Amino acid sequence: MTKNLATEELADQLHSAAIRLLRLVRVQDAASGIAPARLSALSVIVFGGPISLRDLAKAEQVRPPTMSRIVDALETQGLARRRIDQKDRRAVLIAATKKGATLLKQGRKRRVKFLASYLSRLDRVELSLIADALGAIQRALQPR
Amino acid sequence: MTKNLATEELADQLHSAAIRLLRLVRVQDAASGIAPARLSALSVIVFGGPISLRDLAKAEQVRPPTMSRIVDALETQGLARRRIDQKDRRAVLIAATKKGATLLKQGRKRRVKFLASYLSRLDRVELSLIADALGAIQRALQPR
DNA sequence: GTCATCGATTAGCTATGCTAATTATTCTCT
DNA sequence: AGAGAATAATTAGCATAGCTAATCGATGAC
Repeated sequence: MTKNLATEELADQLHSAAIRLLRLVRVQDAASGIAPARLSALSVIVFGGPISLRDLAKAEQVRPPTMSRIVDALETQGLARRRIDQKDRRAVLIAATKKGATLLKQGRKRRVKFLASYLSRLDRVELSLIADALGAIQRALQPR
Repeated sequence: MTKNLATEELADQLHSAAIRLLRLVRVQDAASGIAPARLSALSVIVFGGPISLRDLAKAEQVRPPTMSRIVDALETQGLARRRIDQKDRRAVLIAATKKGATLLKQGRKRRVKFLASYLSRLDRVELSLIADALGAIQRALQPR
């Protein structure tokens, strides 16, 4: 049982680090001029490709009506477009426009560069410790 | 310059991992019955101790009026209490009640146990890779 | 002691979350 | 094939959470 306790302690620290990390980079999002929920949804469609409203809502952990309105706003801002799914005409497929993809990627870049500026405090050895851990973290977080 | 590019690549992966991690554990918060903004503010006062409304707003990256209403709700739910700062009677000090601290810690526990259940897929070696990286990550994220 | 400044709140707006109800399409089943 | 159930999205209406501007009381500067 000692092992389980140690795993929980590790989970706790990893969890706290993730919170602090995202709190830190979130400051950069103001520069994008897009509201947070819209930015987050846009990131799913930019990196994941066209997706139904239902699946997008699931990915963002919100209900379909909420996502419907967020997509309304993205369309109004010219960042995404709906089209009817010809395989199931009840459904709608949501895709990013070129403008949406560009904006999202710029914002992501700002966040990443900002985070990188913090990582640059570390020496070569510390950076490779992180690189080595990332594979394990990614594997652990796979959906089951 | 190769080094800077590598650091950015690392930052990108770390950033994505943090997003996925928090998206994963967030599902557990529904069980707490507390709205997200309130839960997040509560966590700051539980772990950081009494704090002024202004500083709490800063910590949560919101404006004072927003935080004032969140604290209203926390007080109504019996999770936090305001008291006047006797060193500066304009200011207010916000502290968690016992109930608030208990609830927050239970919620945190749920998140951490849930994350730990994912980490338990990893073997001893992978877990120590993460443990070794955490120190470096924590150091990098220190406010400057 | 007066006046500017500062912390918190109130008022009023927009955005984002929800459930319930509606509409259109698809699926099931005889 | 057609009736009815199930499903995808939207609309309506509510609560929560974000903002700025304006206000009130306490503090600080001079």
